[in-house]
Amino acid sequence: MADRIHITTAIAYSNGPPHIGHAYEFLATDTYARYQRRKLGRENVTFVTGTDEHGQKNRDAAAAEKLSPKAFADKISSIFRAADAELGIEYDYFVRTTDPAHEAFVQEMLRRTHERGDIYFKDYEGYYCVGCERFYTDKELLDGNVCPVHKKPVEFVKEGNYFLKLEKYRDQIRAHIESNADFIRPERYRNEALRMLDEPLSDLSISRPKARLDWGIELPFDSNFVTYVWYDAFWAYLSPLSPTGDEALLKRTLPVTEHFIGKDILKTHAVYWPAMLLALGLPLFRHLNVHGFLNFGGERMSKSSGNIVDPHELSQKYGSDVLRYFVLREFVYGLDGDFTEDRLIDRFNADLANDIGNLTSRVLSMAARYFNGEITETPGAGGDAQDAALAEMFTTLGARVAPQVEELAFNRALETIWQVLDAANKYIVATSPFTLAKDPASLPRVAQILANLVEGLRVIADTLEPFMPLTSKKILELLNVDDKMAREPFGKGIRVGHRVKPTTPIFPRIDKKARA
RNA sequence: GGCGACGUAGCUCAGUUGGUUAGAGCAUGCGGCUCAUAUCCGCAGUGUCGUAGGUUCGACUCCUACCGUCGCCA
Repeated sequence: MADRIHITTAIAYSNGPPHIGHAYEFLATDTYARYQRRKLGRENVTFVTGTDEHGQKNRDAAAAEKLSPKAFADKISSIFRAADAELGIEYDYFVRTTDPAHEAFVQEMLRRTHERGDIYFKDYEGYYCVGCERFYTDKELLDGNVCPVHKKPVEFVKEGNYFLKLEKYRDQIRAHIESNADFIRPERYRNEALRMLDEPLSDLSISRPKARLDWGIELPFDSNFVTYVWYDAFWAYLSPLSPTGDEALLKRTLPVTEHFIGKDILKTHAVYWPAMLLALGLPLFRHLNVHGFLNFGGERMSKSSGNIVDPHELSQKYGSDVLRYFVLREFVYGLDGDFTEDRLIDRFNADLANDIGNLTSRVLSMAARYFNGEITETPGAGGDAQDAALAEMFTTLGARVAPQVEELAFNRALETIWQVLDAANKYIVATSPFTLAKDPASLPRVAQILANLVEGLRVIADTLEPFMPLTSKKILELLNVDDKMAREPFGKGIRVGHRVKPTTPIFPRIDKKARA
């Protein structure tokens, strides 16, 4: 079987516009997807993102703006699409849970699960939190009637609902997590998930009576109910691939599925979602990749404290690649991080302006000054120890970055690339082409050094593509390299006779003092 | 309350299964170069490795308690 991979972000709950946390998840996932496309071929990668538009909170948010739920969802969904475009998120499918095809898919899954016997009806009464869209037991509530999450009084609700058998699958899910060490990664979240499975699970209510909430997908076996928003949303990961719910396709896809989610929705993805799949006799996904939160200046971002970082604003101000670089380089996937604009600027100056920007600039500048931009020696052919050491760095770069991306260690992957940038800067100082150039007899050596550097820059730009697609493209354009040549290994790309373009600054340094 | 994680240079962090003088980047200071975006290169550091004990020939690395921060479950 040819290697194929299916990649998803969480389907964003569309009751408000995207914030930096969404952006972080999208960027990490997009980087992973771009890497996989390069490795497996574009046709073997599917990347799904989208918006989760049903449910009571969305309906209420719409009402607050005096819009119909659908009109409100249209608005929010389009904002998310625009954010994806602005951040360079290259998805294959943008699914909306209000898409008719998705709704049909969910109904098909409900029908099959019902037929298989894992959905049953039960009269129920209890305390319900609107914000959580779930029932609470007495002992979970604070002060008898206050939701522990939202700190607001819950409603006492008496109604019949359909339930999915969760407890039935608890042992099976736990066994799967235990025997697949990296099923949930990083490990800290695996341990949390296992603890959730230590105690018996209450079956999951997967319906809401239309009398109370009609903004959802109607149950195929009872038109008095719509399905619970979470049950609906999970299927968005798969519905775009097969509107009819082709079982063979689902069985092929799930084992190569990589979910990217935030730590706040660990339980739903580690417990509910696997149970939903097992109830249909479907295999489980390959990995649940859980990331942490981005705080701001040491404090948790929240609407109430007004410290929400707007990715659109940052993108406009610094460029989407700068935002991409910062969050991927500065934060460890899986751990919480602290976001401040000050640190972003420090990273910008130290890594982007001084390192990669300046290196590109000095190399192209010398190429133009001494050889009119023409490459007159074979790149990678230099014979001395310094040349060989540099060539080794460039030749092995891709192979060293690959496992780091596979492990979601984007920060270390970028560090690896930057070590090579450092090596290139040291190589320039050690070989001093600008000094040699003063003696005409040394020009062939100068040409060789520059050829090596230009070819190295090409490899760096290519390796950087998943992380910073626009910067990669910009450098390759300056090097006058097309897509095909870009992908060649070190020493096989640029040839004698090639011409590079005059330099222009890629990342002009930001003067913090002038800004303050 | 139960379980767990973390606490290493000014800052952000690495430190593999315990073993010679504890590392990197940024920031700081000094020196060098001049192709380059006041950029680049070299050198210099500083650290009671949270606290107090314990195991060991030897612990940042294992154990216990405590302090601090945080997370999950309740």
